[in-house]
Amino acid sequence: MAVDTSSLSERKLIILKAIIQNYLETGEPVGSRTLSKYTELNLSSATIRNEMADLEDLGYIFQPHTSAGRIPSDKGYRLYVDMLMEEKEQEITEREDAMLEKADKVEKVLQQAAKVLASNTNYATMVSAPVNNRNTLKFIQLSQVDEEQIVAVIVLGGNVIKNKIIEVGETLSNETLLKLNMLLNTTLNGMSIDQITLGLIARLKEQAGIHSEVIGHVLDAVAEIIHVDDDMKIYTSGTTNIFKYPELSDKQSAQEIISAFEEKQQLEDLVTETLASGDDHAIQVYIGDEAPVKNMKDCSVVTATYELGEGMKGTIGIIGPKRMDYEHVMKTLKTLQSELDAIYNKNPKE
Amino acid sequence: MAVDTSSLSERKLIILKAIIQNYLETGEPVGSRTLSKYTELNLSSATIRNEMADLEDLGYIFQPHTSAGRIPSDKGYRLYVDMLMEEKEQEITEREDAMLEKADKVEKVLQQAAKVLASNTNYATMVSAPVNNRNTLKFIQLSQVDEEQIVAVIVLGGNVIKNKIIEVGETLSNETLLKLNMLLNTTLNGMSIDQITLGLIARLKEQAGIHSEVIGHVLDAVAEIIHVDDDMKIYTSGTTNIFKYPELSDKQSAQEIISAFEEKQQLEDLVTETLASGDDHAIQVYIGDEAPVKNMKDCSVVTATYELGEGMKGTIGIIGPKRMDYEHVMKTLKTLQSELDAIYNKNPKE
DNA sequence: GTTAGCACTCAAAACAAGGGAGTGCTAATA
DNA sequence: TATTAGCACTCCCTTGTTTTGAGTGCTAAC
Repeated sequence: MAVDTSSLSERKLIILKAIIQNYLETGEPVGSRTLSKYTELNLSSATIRNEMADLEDLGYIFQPHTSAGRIPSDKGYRLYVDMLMEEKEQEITEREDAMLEKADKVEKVLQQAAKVLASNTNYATMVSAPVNNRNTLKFIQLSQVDEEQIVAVIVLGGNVIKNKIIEVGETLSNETLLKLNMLLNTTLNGMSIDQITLGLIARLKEQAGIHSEVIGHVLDAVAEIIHVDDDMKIYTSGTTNIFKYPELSDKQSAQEIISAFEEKQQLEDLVTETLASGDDHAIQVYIGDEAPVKNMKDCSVVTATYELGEGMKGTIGIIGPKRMDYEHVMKTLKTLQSELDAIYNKNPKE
Repeated sequence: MAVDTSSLSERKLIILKAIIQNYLETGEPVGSRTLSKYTELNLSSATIRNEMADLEDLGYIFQPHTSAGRIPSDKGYRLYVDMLMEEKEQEITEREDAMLEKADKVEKVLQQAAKVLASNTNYATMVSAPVNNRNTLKFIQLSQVDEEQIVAVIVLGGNVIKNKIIEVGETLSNETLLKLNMLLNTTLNGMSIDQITLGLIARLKEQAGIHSEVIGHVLDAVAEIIHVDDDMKIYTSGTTNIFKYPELSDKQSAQEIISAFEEKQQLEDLVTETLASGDDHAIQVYIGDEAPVKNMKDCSVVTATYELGEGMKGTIGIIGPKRMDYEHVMKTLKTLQSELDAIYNKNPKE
């Protein structure tokens, strides 16, 4: 993903960068006079104007209307971000364990992470809980709850615990349950989901004899729990930060963005896309239409993937105006990413 | 809570009601001319004006500015709602099982309920998961997960299942676990939380012998899980509906309301308040400042309490503009309330 | 007690004028 | 030849003014 700067002179690059940075701060179109003061190179506004005309021809900037200053186009932002990417392959030195208290439940950590991120950046944020994809089954336990109900507790790799109530048409004796538990665990423990084949299931059922139906139910439960989209939990925070940016806070935009956050479906798409696009620990930046979420066409979305060990990956994302502070955001994201990586990979205990 | 209509003539009541209903529809201040056509009683605008002047003196309506029509005041709304309350102690005949599919997880049902409600009313909605207050312990199961980790699965009355990972400093044998499980269940099963006294705990630990520490951890887990505020889950939907009402969709208001929905804390207060105010199956209406949530001072909030059996209560709430369609909302709420009551009380199975 | 009529008020819409930031182009300059 | 100063032009935004119209309060007539 090398940046193609060949078509731009050094000076044009500097001017473009100046335009973007200035616009990031103010949110107002920036004019030639402003720039002639703002930049290092001592050039008159007229010269700048000429350069700006060129940059506009090349599609990096545009005027919202005649006789207004220039605003970076998506293409302009893209160039800028790509430059940042190359520059910033460097220190992640500082950590910000600041507000990240220890909390033993994954959920809470993630919710907390979203909050920290939001308060740190002033943008809207989301954190997706890790998807237990090609995961391993660690442990299954059936227990009697009511006459005709048992609960299946299923522990997955990474100590994700799920449970499901199963209706059985009969009352099972303690003994039977014990036997079934034994059977299930000796057969399935440590298995990855993909390893559970039809043949295996048939064999299990055979061994269960008259209780094969129960086994069926249990395996259904396992399948359901594994099914990814079903329970992709997503935590959000700072949604209302968008009101801080006039260009996003008109009724139309605000409604679109906020409902994307509430409905979650669109965020799920975003997560899926992010996870799909290989390159694990890279930071990804979607500008405007580039994002797979149509409600965010007026935003920029910056995402990172983190890993909770054993192949469980989740996504952190920041959603803000196109003129977001990419530099800061990318840095913060990287920090949090490595923080999450660290907490769970090296040191699962408190 | 009888309505004090003594101070108002029959005619004034009719006019007030007409003003409110008209304003509910249009959202615009309503003038005397409009009313003289709108009402049954054939009165000229002039007469209506006189009556309106009186109503304004009494504080039921007011003008947003001179030479504008009248708008109901909080007091006006209150009177209107109270009248509705008395009228509508009647049929809940129709059900709207429409979209309420069966879903065996409580969470999903509630999330679904919030959605149905939102799409049905066009307001923002919230449903709080039942608080397992003076609840009973149905079942506890400890299982080995890792060398030094066990998981405690705790089933509460109403089949609410919780789990928690417990770090133990030692590896427990299967036998020991079995013994501990037995001990815990014979002692605690069917007990309400309040019945677990210090004395009881001491006795348990004594019986557990060298494993008393584990028992301690388990009981801590139980305590933590019981602790109400900790996990009051609240499901929301249709937040962006507020953009449908101009009086709520300016930046300021929108931000306040939406962040109340996101932060949840304020919603929790609302739930607490609702649950606290006795009168179980009543519908409660908070108009403007009456609500315990300051961010909703420009809204009306209508809530209902439902019960999932065994004393587990939750709250359903609708948040909208003051000019909400109280009649429809209250009816819908009642239906859903009895629906939830029914599903779980009479017929827990599928 | 009710109504018609009239003068009055005020918010919102429509319009007009001026200011100002910014541009493109041309001609002068280094 | 690249840069700059200067100027005419554009167009948005602000401000002020006018018009319109819905609505009121009051008074006098029915």
